[in-house]
Amino acid sequence: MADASTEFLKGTLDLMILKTLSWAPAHGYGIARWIERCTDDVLEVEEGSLYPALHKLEDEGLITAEWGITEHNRRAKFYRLTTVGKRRLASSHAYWARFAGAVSKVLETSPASA
Amino acid sequence: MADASTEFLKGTLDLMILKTLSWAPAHGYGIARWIERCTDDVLEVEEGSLYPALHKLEDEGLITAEWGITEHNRRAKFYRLTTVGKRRLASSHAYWARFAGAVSKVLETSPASA
DNA sequence: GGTATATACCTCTGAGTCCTAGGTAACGCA
DNA sequence: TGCGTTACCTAGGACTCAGAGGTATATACC
Repeated sequence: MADASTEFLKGTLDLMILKTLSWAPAHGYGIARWIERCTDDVLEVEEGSLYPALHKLEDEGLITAEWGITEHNRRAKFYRLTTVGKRRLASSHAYWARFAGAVSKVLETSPASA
Repeated sequence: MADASTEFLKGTLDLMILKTLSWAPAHGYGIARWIERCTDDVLEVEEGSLYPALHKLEDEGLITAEWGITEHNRRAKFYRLTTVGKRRLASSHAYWARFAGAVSKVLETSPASA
């Protein structure tokens, strides 16, 4: 339970990683910073969640990794979306829309419509 | 991971239970059926998730329980939102809006705005 | 040359959530 | 009597996330 800031994350981290990689290959650190910046720090991506998620997505064949050098001249593992990953992104994105819409319905439906 | 149908639920079950009870007291079975009907079965509420969640919310003092008789003339435990529960509902609802908005931003922002 | 900061990677472990699978019981109807 | 529905419950395992810790290198500053 704890505080609200981590309450709802389940599953969406994978989805956001996939989405971020759909634009261009990126390394873990960069993915985290991008998501945080993009959401004005509403979403904070912890490394203890990020790296296991990345490894899991790689094991599932949704992304592939390759060592490279960053613009800061540092060694980093660049992840790239696979074809399977693109398909998963599309289906997960669609399901997220359905899911979020359903939750909104519950949160906004008035008792009268029961 | 598994299938998409249970992918995103974390935390939102509590929120939806709280919201359902904000209209009127209800029993577990009724809450589950209402959420499913309200979302056209997009969200399926499993009993193995529902009852533990209800007990947890009760332990936290967000809802209180009382035995009664349903319209079907059966014994059932009716749950009612407490004052603390109402406050929690308000803050969780607000955070859900922030969270869902942030996820949408990631899913819809184009690479150009990076 | 030494140190701090930022960049970049990783894993272990605990806490928490959800589901599967099982069980109990009573009502109404055929 | 048996069946379907309503209504409750828990034990166990799978999984996810976060906190805390660790490694290493480039650059900037002193």
